[in-house]
Amino acid sequence: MAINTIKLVVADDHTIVRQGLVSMLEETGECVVLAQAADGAEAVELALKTRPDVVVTDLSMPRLGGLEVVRRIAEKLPGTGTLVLTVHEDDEYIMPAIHAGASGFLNKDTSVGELMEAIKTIRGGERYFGRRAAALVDAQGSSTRDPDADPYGLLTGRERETFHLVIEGKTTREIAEVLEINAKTAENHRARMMEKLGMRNTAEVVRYAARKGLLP
Amino acid sequence: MAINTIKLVVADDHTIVRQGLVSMLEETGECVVLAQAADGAEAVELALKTRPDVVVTDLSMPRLGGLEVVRRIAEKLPGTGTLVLTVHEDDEYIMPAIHAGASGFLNKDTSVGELMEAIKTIRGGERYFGRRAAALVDAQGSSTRDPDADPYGLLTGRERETFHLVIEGKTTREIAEVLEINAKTAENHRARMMEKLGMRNTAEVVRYAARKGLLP
DNA sequence: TGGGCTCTGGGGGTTTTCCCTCAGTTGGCG
DNA sequence: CGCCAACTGAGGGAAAACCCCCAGAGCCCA
Repeated sequence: MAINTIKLVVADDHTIVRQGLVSMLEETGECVVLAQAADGAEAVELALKTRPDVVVTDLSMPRLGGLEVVRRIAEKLPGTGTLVLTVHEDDEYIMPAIHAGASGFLNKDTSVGELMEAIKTIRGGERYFGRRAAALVDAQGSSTRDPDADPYGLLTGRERETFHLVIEGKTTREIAEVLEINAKTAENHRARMMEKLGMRNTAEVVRYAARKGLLP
Repeated sequence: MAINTIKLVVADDHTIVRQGLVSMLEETGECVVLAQAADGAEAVELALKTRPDVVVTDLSMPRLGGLEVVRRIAEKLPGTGTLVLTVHEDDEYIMPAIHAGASGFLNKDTSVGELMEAIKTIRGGERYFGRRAAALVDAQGSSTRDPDADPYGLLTGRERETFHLVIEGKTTREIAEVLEINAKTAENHRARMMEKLGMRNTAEVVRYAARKGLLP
């Protein structure tokens, strides 16, 4: 392996898409795919094991969505970049991905050249976003917290933790136990979380999470 | 080119997916991709020009959808097979594709081996369908009740309706209004539905629905 | 230093969910 | 015919969720 070969982990639940990506990437001779994952949980697991330079991941996957993959990789493997590939043309997933700590964001409708450019840029420690995402990023500087983007970004730490426990099916009491706080406090976090997200019951919260690819 | 190399045209609007497919298919050494199309109209045009053995096409594309591509190829190039690739797990596109004259139907979440198997089968003049499609073709009208398989199949009509309303975020009272029954009855349907699915709260129900791809 | 935000905890209430029970009606089927 | 399954309705209770409110502690920052 050449010294500067880029080490990758590729995650996509669609075998054909994933395999196609792998063939294409390895064909360039500039990367090697250390592992392939068919869902988010596997992606995180394999990334932790193989420690690639970049994790290329789809957004919507079973078990663990792409955003959550990005979040966990960013947390546990600071040296590993994450490139989100998506079929969604709309912008609604861009800001959440950026907030989650993604190193790059590309639509699947981009050229192979641009994909490699993105991967190389990310391996170099920089970030790379497609045209659309770049525009969004510029438009609001690098400030996190954007009221207009995604209400998820409005959540405080505790509210976000509560959110994730709720969508795992935990009750308020169980959430309190996990967070080691009073049930009443957990209830407050839950209520404020729901108010910020504009949700009126648990079903809507989980639906929202599903749409955002946040479901574990 | 070997005498029995399979000639293909590949159509998918997502460049990366399409390019990946091409890389992967050519890597097998058993096929050659004569042309790539980024939309349905281009696919038909290129197929007419290059006369491949098989056209591999995505379902959702700009200008001309995959079904229409299948229809036109079937009409104008009887000697050319069409293999529909889709990301949709649900069955709703299978029967239309079959009726349109598709030679094969595969979910993108299948192995490369199966893809090649399908392409070879189609080149041989036969048809090839994935498991789901095959089941549909076989058991055209037989009931989908299978107690051992998926608890969802255990649900009665009302329970199933209740289930879908629950995952839309409806409360029991709202469900009762939609179904025009007493709230207490809706509550009963809801309870039995949850018991059959083995779910203990609404969040788990919606999660289950998300996993099954049943979310609206 | 004073405001603003988060986290914490709680009071007190209504609504909804969850869980058990029972029972009448209907319609299909052997 | 009798049996069974599904649908319907209901009683009653425990738990959870939902929705107001308030207030102190700690922290950061203008």
